Amino acid sequence: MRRADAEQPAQSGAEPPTVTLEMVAREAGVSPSTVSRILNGTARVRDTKVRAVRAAVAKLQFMPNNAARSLAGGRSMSIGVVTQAIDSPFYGEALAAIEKGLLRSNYSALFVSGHWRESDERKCIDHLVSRRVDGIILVTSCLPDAELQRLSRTVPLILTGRQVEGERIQCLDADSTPGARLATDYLIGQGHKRIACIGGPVNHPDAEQRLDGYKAALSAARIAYAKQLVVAGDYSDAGGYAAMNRLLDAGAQFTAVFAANDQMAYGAMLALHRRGLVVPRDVSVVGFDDLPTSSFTIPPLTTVHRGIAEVGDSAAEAMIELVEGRAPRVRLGGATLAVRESTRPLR
Amino acid sequence: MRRADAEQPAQSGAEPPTVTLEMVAREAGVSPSTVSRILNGTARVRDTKVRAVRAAVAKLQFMPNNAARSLAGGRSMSIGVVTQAIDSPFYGEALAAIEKGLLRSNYSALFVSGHWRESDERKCIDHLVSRRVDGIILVTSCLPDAELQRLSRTVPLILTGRQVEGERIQCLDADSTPGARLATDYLIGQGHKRIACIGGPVNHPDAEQRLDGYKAALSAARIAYAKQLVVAGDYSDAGGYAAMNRLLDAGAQFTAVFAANDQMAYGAMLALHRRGLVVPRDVSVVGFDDLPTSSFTIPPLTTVHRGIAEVGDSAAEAMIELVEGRAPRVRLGGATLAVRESTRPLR
DNA sequence: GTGGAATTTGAAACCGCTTTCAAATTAGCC
DNA sequence: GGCTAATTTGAAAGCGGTTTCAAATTCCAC
Repeated sequence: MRRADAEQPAQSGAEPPTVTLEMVAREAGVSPSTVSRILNGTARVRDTKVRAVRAAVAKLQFMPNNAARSLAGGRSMSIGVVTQAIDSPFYGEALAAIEKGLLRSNYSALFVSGHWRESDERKCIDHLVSRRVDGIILVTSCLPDAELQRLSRTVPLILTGRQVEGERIQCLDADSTPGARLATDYLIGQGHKRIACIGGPVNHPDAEQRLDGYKAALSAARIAYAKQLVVAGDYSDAGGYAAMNRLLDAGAQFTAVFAANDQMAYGAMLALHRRGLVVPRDVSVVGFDDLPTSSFTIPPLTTVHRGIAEVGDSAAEAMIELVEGRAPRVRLGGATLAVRESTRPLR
Repeated sequence: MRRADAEQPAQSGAEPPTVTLEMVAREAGVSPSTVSRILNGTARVRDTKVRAVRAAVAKLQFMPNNAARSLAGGRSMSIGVVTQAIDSPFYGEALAAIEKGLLRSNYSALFVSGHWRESDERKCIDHLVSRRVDGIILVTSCLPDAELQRLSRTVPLILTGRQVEGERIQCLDADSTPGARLATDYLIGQGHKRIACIGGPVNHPDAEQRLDGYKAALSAARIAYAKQLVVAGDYSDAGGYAAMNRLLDAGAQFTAVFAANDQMAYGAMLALHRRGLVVPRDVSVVGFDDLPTSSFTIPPLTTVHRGIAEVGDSAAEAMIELVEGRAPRVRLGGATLAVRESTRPLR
């Protein structure tokens, strides 16, 4: 009776009485078990009853209570999604795809952000676990491998952007090395020899891959790696701006820059602009990620395209396969270069 | 016993046995009710027991099951958040703020996107309702007033960007008119007389406010409203690009443009650039929203700043007040103009 | 028709937590 | 120390579903 004591005895609002499965059963003249079976397709049921129940559901506008369902059934039909910053355009695109993919199978997504801090991320994950999510998708996690492996004993995991072994861990390791290589190769192919690099946060696996690709391209072209041409950023516009200024202030000589992500490329281009340097006339710039906005920067940015949406899509799909007990088969397209107007051949 | 039949009889993974409140009670030598009371602070409890229970919780690593909790308690501790596109930078910022605000009070957010389609939005909302969210925050909804009012009888609502009456509806109506007025006034103050306007989607309340502000400024300055200087966009970069091209193709004469949002301003600037027109030398451009990236466009964009994050913040706060039964007091700062480098005085 | 296998059903036992209600303690006071 | 009033506690009844288990039907071949 707890529920019945409406705060306002006989007020206007009149809390709509919650329709329960039992009411549907009564209305349709069958038992609750039967209704449940029909709703979930868990067993064959006489056709006449199916119809009666469907009618009752429609008439009463029945909506199963998810809490009850997940308590009884052991599954919450929701998936946790951990990102570092829900408001970055990069994650936005991935999240949109994940949301869509999950919703299609009637799962809902719980998005939380770790803000690149281990402690925050841990807190988020605890939150998700206590909500009994059926699985967690980690779009770039900051946590150490061992911790993720431990976590995977509680709940199945999908990881993007890194490779961790584990029974219930599935990695969508979109290795960034080839993409970075592609970008740098392109610059080299255009005749550039002094190519600067604005890298991601040091120690981050993905950032390291991007740097590796850059180095690999250089060495394949027998161009010496010059430490003074490489500077670390933090994946933000402001970081790219600052990084470019550091490069310029140090008097570094270069005709092209490879930025480890588009946002830093934006910042770098602005820094260049402020010094009166014109892209691509004086300096060619290549980014990484191909954010939607990158087609609209001035000039439009040449950048590595990897279908972020596609990654999100696969993550969602793989997660569903995983929780439904099937073996996820993951396919991920390779990276391509979207050549636009921020680069030009040298000479 | 349903649960006990592990799929893999005696496999490695060994599903960690779920710790229940009852186990904690046994461990601490008290009754489940007492544990519940301590965890929720619902009643005074002898201090020795409190300590014993805390110890047991820590030892067993107990995490309350949210489904059970919400089933028994009637509250799910989660809030639905409806946006139109989770991947737009505009929403991203708002969502980040909402997430943070809710998490602080231990609520979790369920984000869903309506994609500017009524049917999609309706589907999302049904989803949220069946998950028994304690409230729904609608960041710009497409649904008609009446429908929202009906919905509010089921669950309390917070609306941003519009004004709807209702017992359990709270509006954070950040009227956009003054902001648009501010932007246009500024342009006029700089000596511009022929000011074009790239509006939002027609029929959208918020878009209309932005147009109204533009018109108001014009008429206050006794500048005739010229229909051929106004064109509708769709709040996207591509839309702004196309809109500017339409303006230019029609031979419209103007020295400044007010774009109803930053993304359209980006597109417009690119279209200008492609025609060899330089911002702000040939045309001044003002945007609306002040997205994080707007400080890094070339040139950095002069735009109306309204603290999107602040709106998200207030929304979260108001929602919590609402569901906890207090009267939400909403404060919203006004709009300011972030003057940057995309505008210049005429003459 | 009839007997037995195959299907369809419903009753009842949970899932893990909150809350009521009454019993058991403890406190307060003469 | 004894009696009542105020606290602190535990037993038990839900919350709204799912699933087991056995009873009730239906089916089929003889």
